[in-house]
Amino acid sequence: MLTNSLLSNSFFNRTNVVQIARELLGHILVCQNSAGIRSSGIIVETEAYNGITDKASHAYGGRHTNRTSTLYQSAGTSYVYLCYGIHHLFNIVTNAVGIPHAVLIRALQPVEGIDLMLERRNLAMPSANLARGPGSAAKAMGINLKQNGLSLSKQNNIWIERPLNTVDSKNICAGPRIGVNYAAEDALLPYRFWIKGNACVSKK
DNA sequence: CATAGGATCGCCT
DNA sequence: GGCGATCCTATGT
Repeated sequence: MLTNSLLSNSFFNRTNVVQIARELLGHILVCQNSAGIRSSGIIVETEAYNGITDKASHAYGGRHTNRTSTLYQSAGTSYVYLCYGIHHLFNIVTNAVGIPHAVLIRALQPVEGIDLMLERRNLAMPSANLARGPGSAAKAMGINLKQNGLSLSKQNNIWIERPLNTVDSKNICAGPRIGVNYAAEDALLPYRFWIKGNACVSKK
């Protein structure tokens, strides 16, 4: 079987988080459970959170708390937090240590471990919404607060692989982020990216 | 210590 | 399209 190459942390250690969010489309998120079984999915939707100047970011204004401390860690660190008391949202930290940039993974197109995903989601049949939406994507992959602060790597059983075929730029769409109306003018920034026409993207 | 609210989802109408 | 679920986090006293 053809193996994809691992995405190294240097991919994430760059200054332009918006560009990274865009480039992540088409990459494969892989999680391995304790039995060594892989769950994976193609990243079809992302959002960029641009650190201390971004009103939608948890780190806006340099906010530094227990929760947000993960955002200030090194590029390629997993930032997981609980939203609405129910949903675990999975992000990847980017840029240098001390700069709290992150990319939110909003939706996946399931590839491997679909039976496991169905079990985790409590669903009987596969459908486009198996990992559609950030809460559902994390749940399908078995991601929870235990993964917060981990460096993406095979050692930690969670990593990103390069795609065999990259996404053509004409198939990438951009628009405002979801659920960040409180961020005033920053809510309008086109920091959300998705693969055009993909059924596993969360919204039109 | 107490409390309000959140980068959502799925069920109900 | 409206709304309840459900609990961590941040903030204020």
